[in-house]
Amino acid sequence: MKLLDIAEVSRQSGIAASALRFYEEKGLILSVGRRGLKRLFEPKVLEQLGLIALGRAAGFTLEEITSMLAPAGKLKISRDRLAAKADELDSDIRYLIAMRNGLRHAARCSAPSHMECPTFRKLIRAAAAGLLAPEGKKPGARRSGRERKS
Amino acid sequence: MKLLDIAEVSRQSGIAASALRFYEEKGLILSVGRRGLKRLFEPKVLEQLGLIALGRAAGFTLEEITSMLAPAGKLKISRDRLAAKADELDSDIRYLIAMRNGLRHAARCSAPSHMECPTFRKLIRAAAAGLLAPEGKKPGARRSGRERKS
DNA sequence: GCTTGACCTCAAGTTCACTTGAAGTTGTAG
DNA sequence: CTACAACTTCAAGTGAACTTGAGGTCAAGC
Repeated sequence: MKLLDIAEVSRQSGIAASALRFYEEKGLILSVGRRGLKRLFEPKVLEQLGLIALGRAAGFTLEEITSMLAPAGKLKISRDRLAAKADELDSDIRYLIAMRNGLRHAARCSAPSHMECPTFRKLIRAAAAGLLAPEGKKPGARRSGRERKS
Repeated sequence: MKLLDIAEVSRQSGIAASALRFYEEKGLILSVGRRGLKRLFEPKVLEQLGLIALGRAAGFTLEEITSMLAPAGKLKISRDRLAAKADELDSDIRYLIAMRNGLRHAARCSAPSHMECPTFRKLIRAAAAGLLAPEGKKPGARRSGRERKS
């Protein structure tokens, strides 16, 4: 089993080396040794990183993800937890669909100004209400799509 | 036309007074005078705040929203811009739906461990790819649902 | 044996949208 | 008149997830 250095892991995963170091510091991934100063990773870290990406995409924080990763690099996610997150996504999706439909309407609405369009005004009220109404959610970064420098 | 003080605006809009001051500082809203030190707002600021909430819900930053508000407190949003944001939401929605379906499956999948479920593994690959593939997006706070202290 | 460049550590900085805290001012109730 | 609650300003802090910078180390190639 050949080990990968951080540059290789970064290249194959598309995650910046600084982020990999950060993940290791946080306990999300593990390096298995050093060559000189340089970290070495097992190839399975790539699968682990995929898992982390999935967690992030689903809206879990890194801390939550950490708690789902068992020491040995395997995962221990309860099915309940997954179902709960799916429900959460469902409500996000419904909200976004309402927004999208509203925006779509406003974009092609014939009212002279948006403020005169009843659908748009309804949207505004929905948004204002949405700020308070739906079950509390933290900012959660969705689909960061970080692009790397070089 | 009776003017509202900041406490009243806060109460009616559900937005913290500190946030209202912050919005004013940023040029998103305007106070029309003072009684003593205290800011006074026109009632239409409430509609303005709804507009801001809508923009935030659609994923615009405060800066972008500022650029859509014409000086007089009316808006100047191009229909193209709305349509573009609707398209963006659409792609977000598709992505979230894929995630939700995957999570839903994993939650009731009969594989002994998630890592042995092919659907889950496919999800992981999708998430890992999603980090690089889809058109770049900034973290954007979605559905903050800030709750107020008191 | 020396240079080079890729890595290392650690602290501090970034972004966004606010919040919090300290210290000051003011209209109003008593 | 005085106390007080409710506002005010301004600076600094928050949290998430990293990035950036300064200064250091090391294996490999010439």
